[in-house]
Formats: sequence, structure tokens, C-alpha cells
Amino acid sequence: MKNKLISVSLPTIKRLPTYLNVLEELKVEGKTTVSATDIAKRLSLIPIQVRKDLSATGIVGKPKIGFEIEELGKAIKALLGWENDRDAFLIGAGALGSALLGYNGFEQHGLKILAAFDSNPDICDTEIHGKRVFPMEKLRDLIERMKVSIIILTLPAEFAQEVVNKLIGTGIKGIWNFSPVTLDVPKEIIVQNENLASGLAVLSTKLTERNNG
Amino acid sequence: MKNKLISVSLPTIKRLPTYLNVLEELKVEGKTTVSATDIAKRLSLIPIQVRKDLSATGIVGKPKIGFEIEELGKAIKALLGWENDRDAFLIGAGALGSALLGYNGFEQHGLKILAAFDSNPDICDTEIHGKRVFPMEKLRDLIERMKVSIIILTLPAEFAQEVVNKLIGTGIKGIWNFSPVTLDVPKEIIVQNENLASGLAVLSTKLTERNNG
DNA sequence: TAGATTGTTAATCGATTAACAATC
DNA sequence: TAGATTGTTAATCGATTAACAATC
Repeated sequence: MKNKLISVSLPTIKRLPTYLNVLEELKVEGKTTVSATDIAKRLSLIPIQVRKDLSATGIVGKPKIGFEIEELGKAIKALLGWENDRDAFLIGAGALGSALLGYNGFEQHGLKILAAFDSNPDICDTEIHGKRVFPMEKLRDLIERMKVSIIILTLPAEFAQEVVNKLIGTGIKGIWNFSPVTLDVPKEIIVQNENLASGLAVLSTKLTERNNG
Repeated sequence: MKNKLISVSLPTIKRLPTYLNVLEELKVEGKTTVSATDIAKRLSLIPIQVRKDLSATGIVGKPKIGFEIEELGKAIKALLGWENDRDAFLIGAGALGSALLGYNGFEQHGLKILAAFDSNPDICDTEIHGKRVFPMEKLRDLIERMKVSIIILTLPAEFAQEVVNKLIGTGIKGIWNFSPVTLDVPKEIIVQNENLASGLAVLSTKLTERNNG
């Protein structure tokens, strides 16, 4: 069981959500089955890669027909752990934090942002996109009382570590880190670093190559 | 020359911005040189990987001392094409788009967002984080007049392709795409897809593994 | 000097891609 | 049936990691 899950490669996991998007499109179009070839076409991938990725779900397709869209979608969600909601708090309700509070797509992905926290008294006890903003002082207490397991961290780099220190021992299991720093956490807490600059680096490098090439 | 640039691997390019962050920290601390070992420590990487990545810049370090921080920083920026500003427009001033308008870090990375565009008349001709929001009708004309080469696309999936079609032939060279769809563009336009769901997929998969393992 | 750190070449590892028999 | 598509096993490709001589 454990081995099964761990054996799915990271690149595959990152592609799986895009397959889910395609499946949603296909449902809207009234389709009930889809081939790896079709999915590949819509995502500009090669069919072999899609087939290999989908094989990680354990779902078997039918030659000449493909996969049951409904069944495949459920299997991908199960593999990603997106079947059940996880409760999350967001820390740092600045520009990026506010944007994430307003993005409804996360709930489809099993992530439910219950509330936000910020040290700025001007926005404390207000609501942003319908989500309450609490002062930092209430963070530990509310995490424990509400048994929140995920933190979305959208703080300026210089404050990130100090706030993360407060999270240790609260039962937090994962941190989705948008602050551009490497966090120092005990190994039982999983950190997923998100770095917009990486994507920009790829784009601008390619543009530079194109110009000079 | 061309080969030199193309030979830098994508994973390396994605890591380079994090090295820049470390260099900035070190400058603040008053350091003038740094070893690959130190950089690795701060980023929880292994020294060999850092050394290999840095070798792509062409900068040579001194045994026992390391690299000149100033020189290394400039070389990384040059490699990433972050030396000169590129002008960009942002299309879709919703929650995420507004957040990106408010993020000042991009200018350090050679990306200058001049203005935003949105189809919602309520926000047209207003300013968001000091950036003017124009109606869509003015998009083509302004791209051409201001010779903008990069588009940041933060539209809902269903409108993305139709807007991208309007960009073709305007001189746009790159699209930084935050809309969760695969864009169909002529091959001279470079698209960099940004997908928040991928990061969330990795985090939740790891959390699921941890629970079951 | 001694030893930490470098750059480079080689080995390992893992992901992608190809080949192909099975089958609806 | 014929052929498109599947799942699996093997080959290729590329990135990471290791080994090591050079050197400040």
C-alpha cells in the first residue's frame, strides 16, 4: 500500500490535475469515455506519457474505447487525496494571500480555507472574500481547537520563519509555502514550496534564447 | 552561443532564482563571498547540485573561498535574462490578477507590469495597486503602440483562448499563463504555464502517503 | 602546509519514450 | 474481421550524485 503510493513519480503527480481539468471539459461536452490519445491532444502531450501517468491510478481502459471519464476522475482524485476536504488556515492576507482567499477552485481540490490570519490590525476582524481575518494571537488556539492540518503561508520572506515556529506542536501536518524562503521545520511537517520566480525564470530564459538564437 | 544557453537544464533554471534570494540575504549580512556549501545549507540542497547549477553561469569560484556574491548575482541575472526590463500587460484583473499587480518583486526580475486589462466595465479606468485597468477593446492597440512583449494571463479558463487569439500578430513574444487551460498559439510565441493545482497535488499526495504509511 | 572547496569527468538513478503483443 | 487503443516490458535520455585531481 505504502509502496504503491510512493511509487508514483512527482512529475506524474504534477500532471494529474491537468488531466482532471480535461475530464471536466469532456463531461461538459457530454462524453462518457476518453482515450489517452484524446487527452494528450488537448494538453499537447504525447499519448504514451498520458497512458503511463494514468496507469498510476490503477484504472484499466478498454482497447479502442479508452477510459470511463467518471471512474478515471474519481481514481485521480483518490490518488491525489482530493476526495475528502482538508481544513486550512491562510497566514498573511496581503495581495497574494487575499487572492488565494478569493480563489474558489481549491475546494474542488479538497482544500477548504476556513479563515485567514494577519498581524495588521487594520484588516483583523474584517472579511476578505467572505473569509474572516483573525489577529495572529489567535492562531495557535484556533488551529488546535479546529484541528486544522494545513497552513497556506503567504507572508513576506522576513516574517515567515518566525510564524512557522509558532506552528510547531499544534498538529499542523503540511505547509503550502508561498514565501520565498526555505523553512526550517521538524521532519513530520511537510512543506511544499511554491515559487513564482521559477516560472518567470523559465519564460525569460526561453525568450532570451529565442532572441539570441 | 545559442548552444551555451540552451544547454542549461530546466531544473537548473528553476533553482537559480532561489540562489539569487540567498545572495541577497548574504549581501544584507555584509558578506562578499560565499561557497556552494553555504548556499546549499541555506536551501536544504546538496553542495554538488549547487556547484553544478552555478557552473552554468560560467563564473569560476576560488577553492576554499567560494564565489564573489556580486559577480555571481550578476551572472545569474544575465543567464535568466533579468538584466533588462521587459514590459508586460496583465489580462484579467480578478483576484489572482490583482494580487500579481500588487506584487513588487517582479521588477527585480526584469518584468515590469505597465497596466492591466479586464472586460468588467466596473473596474475599467480604475487603478489596482497603482496600475491602470483598461477595457479589453484597447488591448491590441496599446500592445502595438507600447511594444509590449509579455502578457500575464489571469483569466478564467473559459475566456483564455479567445483572448489569446487577439494577441496573435501583435508582436507578443511570451505568455505567462495562469489560466488552467492549454493555449493554442503559433510556435513563435512562448507559453509558460503556471499551475497552482500541481503544487497542491504534490502536498496532498505526500500528506496522504504520510497518513497511510 | 593542510584542508576546504573548486571544476570536471564518470556512475547512478529515474523519467520519458519506444516497441509490441493483447484485445475490444 | 481490421485497426485503434490498451498495458507492459525494454531502450533511451537526461538529471543527479559520486569521485577525484587541482588549487587557493
